[in-house]
Parts: sequence; structure tokens; C-alpha cells
Amino acid sequence: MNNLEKNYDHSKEMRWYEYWKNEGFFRPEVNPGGKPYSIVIPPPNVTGSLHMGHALNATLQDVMIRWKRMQGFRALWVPGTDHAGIATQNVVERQLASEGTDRYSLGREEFIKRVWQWKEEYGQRIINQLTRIGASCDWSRQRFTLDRGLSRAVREVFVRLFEEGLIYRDLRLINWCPRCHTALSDLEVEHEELEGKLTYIRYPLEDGNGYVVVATTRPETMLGDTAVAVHPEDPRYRDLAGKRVVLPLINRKIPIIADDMVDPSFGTGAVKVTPAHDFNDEAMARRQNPPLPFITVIDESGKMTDAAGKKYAGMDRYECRKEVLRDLQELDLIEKEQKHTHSIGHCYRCKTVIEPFSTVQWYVKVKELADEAVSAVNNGSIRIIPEAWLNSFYAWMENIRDWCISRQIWWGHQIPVWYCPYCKTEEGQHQGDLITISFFKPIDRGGELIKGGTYTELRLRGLSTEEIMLHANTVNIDRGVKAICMREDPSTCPDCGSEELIRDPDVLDTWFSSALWPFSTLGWPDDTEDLRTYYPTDVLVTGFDILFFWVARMMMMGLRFMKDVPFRDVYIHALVRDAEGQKMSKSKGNVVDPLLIIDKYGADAFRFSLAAFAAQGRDIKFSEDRVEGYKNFINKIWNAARFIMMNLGDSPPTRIEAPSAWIEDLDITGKWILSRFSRTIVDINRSLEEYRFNDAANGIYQFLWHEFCDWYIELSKTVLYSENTSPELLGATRKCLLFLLESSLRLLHPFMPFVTEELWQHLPHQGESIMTSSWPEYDLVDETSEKRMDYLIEAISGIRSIRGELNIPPSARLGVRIRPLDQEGEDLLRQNAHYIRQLARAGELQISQEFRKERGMAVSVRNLLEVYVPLEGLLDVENEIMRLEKDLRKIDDKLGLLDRKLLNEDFIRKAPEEVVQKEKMKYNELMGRKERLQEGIERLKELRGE
RNA sequence: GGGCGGGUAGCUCAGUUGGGAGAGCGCAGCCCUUACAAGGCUGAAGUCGCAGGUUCGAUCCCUGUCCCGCCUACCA
Repeated sequence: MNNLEKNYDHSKEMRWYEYWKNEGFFRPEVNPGGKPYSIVIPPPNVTGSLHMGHALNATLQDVMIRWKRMQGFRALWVPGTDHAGIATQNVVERQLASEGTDRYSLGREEFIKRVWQWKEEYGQRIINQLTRIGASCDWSRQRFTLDRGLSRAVREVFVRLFEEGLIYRDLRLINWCPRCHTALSDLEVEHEELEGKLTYIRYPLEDGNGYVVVATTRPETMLGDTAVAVHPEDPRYRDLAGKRVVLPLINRKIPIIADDMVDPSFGTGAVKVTPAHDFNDEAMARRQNPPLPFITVIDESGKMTDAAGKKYAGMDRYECRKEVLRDLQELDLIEKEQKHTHSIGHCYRCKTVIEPFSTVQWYVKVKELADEAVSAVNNGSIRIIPEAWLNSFYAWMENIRDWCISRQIWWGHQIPVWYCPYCKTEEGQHQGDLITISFFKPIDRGGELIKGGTYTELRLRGLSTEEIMLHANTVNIDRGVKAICMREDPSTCPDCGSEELIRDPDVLDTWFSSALWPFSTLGWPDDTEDLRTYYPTDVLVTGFDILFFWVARMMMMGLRFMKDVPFRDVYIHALVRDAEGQKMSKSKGNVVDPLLIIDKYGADAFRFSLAAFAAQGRDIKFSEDRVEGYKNFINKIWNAARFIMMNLGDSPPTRIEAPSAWIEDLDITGKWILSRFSRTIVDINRSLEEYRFNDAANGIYQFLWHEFCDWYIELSKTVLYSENTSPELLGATRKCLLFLLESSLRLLHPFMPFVTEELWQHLPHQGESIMTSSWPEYDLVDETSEKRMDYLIEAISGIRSIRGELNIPPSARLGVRIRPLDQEGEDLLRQNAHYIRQLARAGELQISQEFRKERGMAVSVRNLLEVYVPLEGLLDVENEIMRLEKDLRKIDDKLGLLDRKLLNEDFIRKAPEEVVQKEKMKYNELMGRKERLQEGIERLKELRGE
């Protein structure tokens, strides 16, 4: 055993990490016989870099997995990343833009190659960052949502859901991002309250008898209006229903319809209806018989279409809004404008304002799947912790709408569906006529520029299938075209045998693949050993922000394809905010980089802070001060270890003996600390069992610092340094110190893996690493010793209190008299007087039940004893009276409360007997202290009189 | 509009069967006591948002109310 440096140097952390990794300690196989325990990591975006949320998330999982591993479980933590379709594509497109090119010039295949290149180069970044916090993931099982195995799982799930009719195509309005050029699911739209304007526009009646005024926040969409709606019972408009208005600027005649959904109290009670650009209006249009026409006036880039009229075609939607307002103004058709706040949807990736857009997309029918997930939560197969999230979960699941899974981007799992241009639809149309392609750049064919057209036309004009698909910007495939969905890529049409098949160009929502994560990472659809062993996983640790995005969908897919839940517990942790409680965001500039914190304070201090803050149901306000505090805690432990190692004697032990071998040689102090330690273990186990990470962290902190260091180590000095110590006690005390140090390190290891390993390696130990050692389990609770220790603690605290309150320097050796209230106390204090002398820096010490306060003595009145300190000449009588009276007042306050309680007959009658007894005991204790205090005060007052 | 969470010491927060209000930091005083001054000892500091109710008893349960934050919605 070599000596320690004076301070711990956290810069050596990664050396231990490398050691663990190289030795294979992260693999569950280190505990071959153990019961399985598994966690899959919420896969961070491959484009991401570690932020506070990841750090907290990973820390909590690592605490759990290290704890279980030490308990002997075959603990597996599966790491990996997701391919983050839109985000990654955006990153690479920006890169291309800086090179002066774009994805269209590269073509789909080349572009995807570029993204893979990017992934190879940068995709490991966040994984490397995870290692910095000590995450003990099994890297040999690392997965990526686009790797071969997971892609196979995606394909299998898609095909099966398609075959079961749970995946379908439909034409309806979806959330469209005009910048990313893709559809988004409802969840991928972020709503933000913004102040806008409500414009009141006059729509002239066809018959010339005045006009109807409608209110809108989006004047530009009026170009696509196909009706005006009023409430059927609105008396103001009763006569108008069925009449028509002339749509200004366009001069289209549109009907006035009645619909219950119109709120008569909003605006004028009349609303313009734009079925192609508003979700409400779409629903209204479909309710009409016959349905209202859909006129698309805004295109996929947010620009006005030809249908918007010559004047506006090609304009950006906001530019057009201004223009429309100007034109209406000129016609004097604007009645008024009003400020109006409403929430507007933005793309969660690029923050562009979403445009409701009518296209054919792929959907998952989720109702049935959601019901299964709900009942799994309902019947307790899945627990959500903290339960506060249950309501949100149920509410969302009950109102869930079908999930749009197709995205018009290139990076992702391409939908495994093909279309045959040569087959005919049920109505007898050539499918090739129903597939419309527009090119991103016109193709020059013998001086003729081809912008696009139906597939049939383009083929007739001499373009090959490859050429067409390579240059395709948008491919619109009519809902009537038959989808051929297969596990293996087809080379010919199964119906007509044609060799010209067109593959659906869309890719799947990234969340579609992450929904499979708990089983796809374990080898599904193959029946692998891992899958059989580790599914279902034990807990999913994640933030609430992806409860619906991801957690709910994993439940659906797991239940569907594995016939079992993907995890038994879902632990939802807090959001990490800045010290002022603001959400961290790049735009606010208040982001704290976890890596900088780790550099500065070490991963251990950082992890411990996060765990200690992770109280359920409340966000974390992160402040560096706290991390610094826990760094001091590390220093404390380090120095406790130094102390112990310096005091092991000339022939230090080469192994750690179990307490049974030496516990009988200990005195009360040793038995007391072992008892406290046993309780700490129980508390920590229970806390971790219930995901109360803060309680667990604080429990070990409290024990190590304030019981082990402040009391036991200080007490042990008396034993270690005294020549009168018996060899048995000396030996047992050394063994006890070493035992507690080593065991505490193990208890602390899940929270502070690095420093505990560093110290553990310096101690006698069995095995290669603390991380593969066993979790402490000892039952050494000793209530008698704990109770008796109170005499000692009260005596020492009493003396210290007098010293402190009277500002007496520690160097002054005080004469002390202690008056215990009973014989047990007297015996105990006499036996352990050396401890009192040492810890309270007492000189002459006398113990007797017969003592009474005498002239010139300061007194401290405790429950079990009284402490007198003769301060002849030093004691300021007035001061001392004030000190004691203050004490008395406190006691009186408490007594008052108890008095009222005990005099209350209802309390005596109705409260449980044990509570009444407890209150009576408290009363008697306090009463005793009060009398003794009063006695002391009386004597002082007599003195004053002399 | 609906829902959820929070309001406890100067600051950040614990407080899970309703039965004597706690921690960390900060602050004040005394100390370089030979593991640690990144430390030790002592101490000051709270109408537990406000108002009702249930109860022998409420920081805890119920109702109302005021702030703060979040989620959600078909607020033209």
C-alpha cells in the first residue's frame, strides 16, 4: 500500500475508463451467473453534442447499471445513436452549400454517401463525450438506427404493419415545413404564442346587398377560399346561408355555408374557409355535401401558386400577405385590424412557420396500438415514475391521431414500397398517368427543356426510368396507384411482370426506427440470445420531452411485435435549467457545456451534483457552486483515505477482514459507526429502488462526511494515538476504519466511479476493479450502541457549545464537570472519558450524578446530562443569564405546544396511544431540562445580587 | 380553453403512511487541533404563497384564490 498524494487529481479519470473498457468490465458477461438487468440508452442524435440533459440522463442510467452490476446482475446498458433524418440532412446540406453545391447536383445516391462519410467522421462525437462522464455502456453492442440489423427490423415492421392494414396512404392536410420540404408529424410541430393581427375583410354579397365581414390572421389564404361559414343558429346570418359572396381579388363566387364549429362569439361570427390551407377548414369542407373544393394557393416552398392568380403567383407567402392587404385597402374592403395573439406552429428542426399542405402521405393507424399501450400502463405492466406524468400520458394517448411517417428527404430508411406504371387502377387508368414528377432542374433534351410531367409522358419523351428518378424533386403518386410492399426488393411487377418499377422516394420518420430500439438493438427480428435474455428491459430513463415522441411509440411497437412491454419502469427525469431557472438554449446563450464542467471539477463531482439534484418532479437549476461543493466532498473522502492509510500501523493488513472477525474487540464508538453504516446501506438501496437519486446521494454524503469523518475518525484518533490503548482495540479500530473506508467507496462507486476506483486500487482488495466488486450488504444495526452513543455525543456537544457560544479558543483547556442523569450514563461516560477529553479539548474532567452548578460555571443542559464548565472570573454573569434564558425561551415555546396538546382531552382520547406516549415523553424530557435551566438561572441571579 | 407541476431559511432545494420544520451554499463568531483551511467547532436565520375547510392535530388531505413555469387544443 503506497501513500497518497495530498490531493486528488481528476485529470487521470480517463485512464480508469480505458482500463475498464479494455478489460471488458462493461459487458454483462462479467457476471455470467447473474440475473439479467438491462437498460437501452435513449439514442442521442448522431449530429448531437453532449448537453446537460444527456449528462443527467446518462448519469442516472450509469448509477443504476453500476449499482445492479455490483449486486451481481448481468447488467447490460445498450448504447447507440439515431440517424436524425432531418437534422443530419440539414447539417450535410449546409456543408454542401458552403462548397457551393447542393444535394440535387450530387443526386440521391451520392448525397447519401456523403452523409455516411459525415457520419463516419463526426458521428462518434457524442459517444466519445458520453465516455467522459463515465458511462459504463457495453460498447461492443453499440447500435445505429440505420445500420444493417436495425434497418432489417424497420423493414420487417413496416411490411407487417402494411400487411395488417395498419399502414396506409392518404391525401389530407399535413404539417409541412416549406424550408425542409417535408411533411412532419403533429409532434414535430412546436407551437408558440405570438402576437399577430386579426384583419376584418369585407366579402361583397353576390346580389349586391352589402357584404359579409370575415376575420382572419392569414389574409393571403383568401385567394384559396372556397366558402364562408357561419354558425347555423346565428341570428345575424340566418338569411345569408345558401347565398353567395364574391371573393375579392379573385372574383370567385363562393357559397355561405353553415357549420357548428363556427364560434359566433369570435370575430364577426363569419369565417372564411380555405380547405387546402387550414385544418379546421379542411374538416368543414369534408363535412359539406357535396364537399367544398380544395384550391392550393401555396406550394411546397411557401410560394404562391398559379391558382392564387397571376398577380400573386410566385410570391412568397408573407410578401403576398402584404400585397393582398394593400390591394384590399385600395378596394376599401378592410373594415379594421386588431391585435391578436395566437399560437403558431413551427418546424422543430428549423423553426420555420409550418404550412398546412395537402399531399399524399403514409400514416400509421395508431388507435389500436395506443390502446394496448394504455392498458399496459393501466394494469401495471409498465410503471411511469413519477406518477405525475400518468395523466399527460393517458390524455395524449386517448386523443392520439394517426401518425404521419413519411418524410420527403433522402437520409433515412426508404419506404419499402414500389409502384408499377404499367398496371391499371381499378378505374382502368394507367398508373403511369397518375404519377407526377417535377424536376429540380429542367432536363435539356435536344434543346427542349423538360420540367416534369406524368411518368408516362416523360417516358414517351424519351427519358429513362433512372433519369427520371435521379432528377426528381417531387414525386406525387396518386392514392389510387397500387402499393407493392415487400420484404425483398422486387425486380419485376408481381402483377404484370413489368421490369420498370418506381420505388417510393420517401423515407420514414426517424422515430419510426427509434420506436423499435428496445428490441431491434437486441437482434430482432432474429431470435437471438440477447433478445431472449435482455428483453424486456428493466427501466427506461428519459426526459419528459420525448414521452410521446418516443416512449409511447416504443410501448406500441414493443407490445405489437414482442408481445411484451419494452420496459417495466419508465423513469422521467427533470429538465436541466440554468441557475436562473431559464431553459438552456443556444439562442439565449445560457448553455452550460458539461465537458467544461468536467474539465474543471471532474466527472465525479459533476455526476454527484446531478444525482443529488435529481429530485422527482422538479426541474434542476444548475449552478456551478454546487459542483464545487461536491468537489470538496471528494477532497474530504480522499483525505479520510489518506488518514486511514497513514494509521494502519507498521504491518498494514493485506486484506480486509469481515467485521465478524473483530467487531467484538471494538468499543462503543466502533459498534455505533458500523450500525450507522448498516442503516445507510439500507437507505441507499431503498432510495435507488425507488429512483430517488437525490436521497441516495445525500444519504451517502451525510454518512461519510458527518458521521464517519466528523465523528468516527475524530474519535478513532484517541485510540490510535494513545499509548494506553489495548492491542485488541487498536487492531480492531484499524480494521474497522479500513473496512468502512473500503465499503463506503463501494457504496459511493455508482455515483463517483473514478475517485472510488483510484482509492480502491490503493487499498487491499480482491478482484480487479471496484466496479466489478460486490455491493455492500451488512446487517450490523445495534440499537443499544446507538442509544448509548447519545451520552457521548451530548457530552461532547455540550462542551463545544459552551466553548463556541462563549468564544473560548480551542487552545484553552477547560475543566469540565458532567452530571449524567442516570447510572448507565455515568458508567458509560466514565468508560469513555478519553473521547470527551480529546474531542471537546477538555482538561480536567469529572463525572458524577451528584454535581450541581456552582458559582462561576457555565452550563449546558441536555436531555441526558448537564455540562458545567468552571470559568472563574472569566464568566460574564449577565451574558450567561441571557444565554440560558434564550435556551429557556426555546424550550418554553415547545412546551407550550405540547402542553396544549396534552391538556386536550380529544387528543388523549383520539390520537394513537403510541403518539400520546411519545408526546408525554417529550414533555417530560423538556420539563426536566426546563427545571434544570431555571435552577441554573436562579443561581446566577443570586450571584449577581452579591 | 383544458391539464399538470411549483410557491418551505438570504439563495438553491429536501421533507412518501397528517403527530417535535431539514440540508447544501451564503452569513456571523472562534480556530492553521499533526487526513483535509477545498478544513474544524459554534451560532443566527422560516407567519412552510394567501383565505377557508376536514381533523384531537395540517407544510402534508379538501375547496377557493394569487403568482411562476410547463404541457396540450380544431383561439378563424
